[in-house]
Amino acid sequence: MARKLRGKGGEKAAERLREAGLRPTRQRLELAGLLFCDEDRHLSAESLHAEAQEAGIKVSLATVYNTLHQFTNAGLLRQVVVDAARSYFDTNIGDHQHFYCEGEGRLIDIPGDAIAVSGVPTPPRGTEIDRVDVVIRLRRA
Amino acid sequence: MARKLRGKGGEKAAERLREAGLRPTRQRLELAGLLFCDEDRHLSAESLHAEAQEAGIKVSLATVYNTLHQFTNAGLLRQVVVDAARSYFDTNIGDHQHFYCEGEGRLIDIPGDAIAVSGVPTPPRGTEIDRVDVVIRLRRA
DNA sequence: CAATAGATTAGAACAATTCTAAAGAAGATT
DNA sequence: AATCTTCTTTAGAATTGTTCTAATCTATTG
Ligand SMILES: [Mn+2]
Ligand SMILES: [Mn+2]
Ligand SMILES: [Zn+2]
Ligand SMILES: [Zn+2]
Repeated sequence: MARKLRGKGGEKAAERLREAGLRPTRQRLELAGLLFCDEDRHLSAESLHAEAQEAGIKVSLATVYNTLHQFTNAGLLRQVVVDAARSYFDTNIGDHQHFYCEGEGRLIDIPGDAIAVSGVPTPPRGTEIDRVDVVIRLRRA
Repeated sequence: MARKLRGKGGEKAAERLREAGLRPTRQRLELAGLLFCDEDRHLSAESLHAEAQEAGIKVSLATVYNTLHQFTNAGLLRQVVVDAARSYFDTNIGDHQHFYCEGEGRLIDIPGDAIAVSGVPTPPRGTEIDRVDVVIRLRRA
């Protein structure tokens, strides 16, 4: 089982985790496999857990939460707040913004160089800008 | 008790609720008194409930939630999503954006005519833009 | 191989929110 | 005013997303 994750891609993923100060455990490697497989993704803890189950990966929901937060702290993921009920994690950590389909709970990336925010006032003294988030909420036409 | 809310400001507030299709009940009038008293405000259900208690207003938390949602549906309030753990309601329903102090959970208005978002791509077919939210997250300098 | 530090897990706990169903109040109809 | 109907309030239970606990397990180091 662990064997299949060694060599080639597996070892590279393991190295990536080690560099982030995280032990390359079976669960982390398998979740990383789902997360960083191909395209950029937006997913909730519950949806990743469900997907892992379907893929036959044995991992608890607590570990999914732990892993998502650890990856986020390590800069491998970023968290997106668009819905008060659920948080989303984004595999695209580059500069970009989002469309959000309220109904379906779906996020769509907008490239950071496509969109611009101008006229931001000086932040209150004692604070500085951490980041600027733009969410474009969509409804059915 | 209800007497004190009649006449002058009380009747105007009652009329406003009736126009919104809401019965001007004691709880709604008293909460409206807190919400639309003077300046624009950003508050959570819990914080409004606490404030009502301190003011000696007898109202349940369930009613605070009901009222906030009813006022929001009636267009008297708007909901702001900046923190996955808590939702905020905003008495400023005009076009504007926000600074958000992560640490303190405080929202600060940015006038809508001060800030501009350009380069928004065409939304996916079958959808249209409901609104554009900008949240500028602040950290201690 | 130990030994050790760190990771995983089931299930309990939590916080924010919503639901339920019973009692109360507002507006309409006599 | 008395009544009727509809909407509102409420306490408490329930639900949801998430975090915590503490026992077990595993990756890494010597
Ligand atoms: Mn919740
Ligand atoms: Mn929550
Ligand atoms: Zn994204
Ligand atoms: Zn505001």
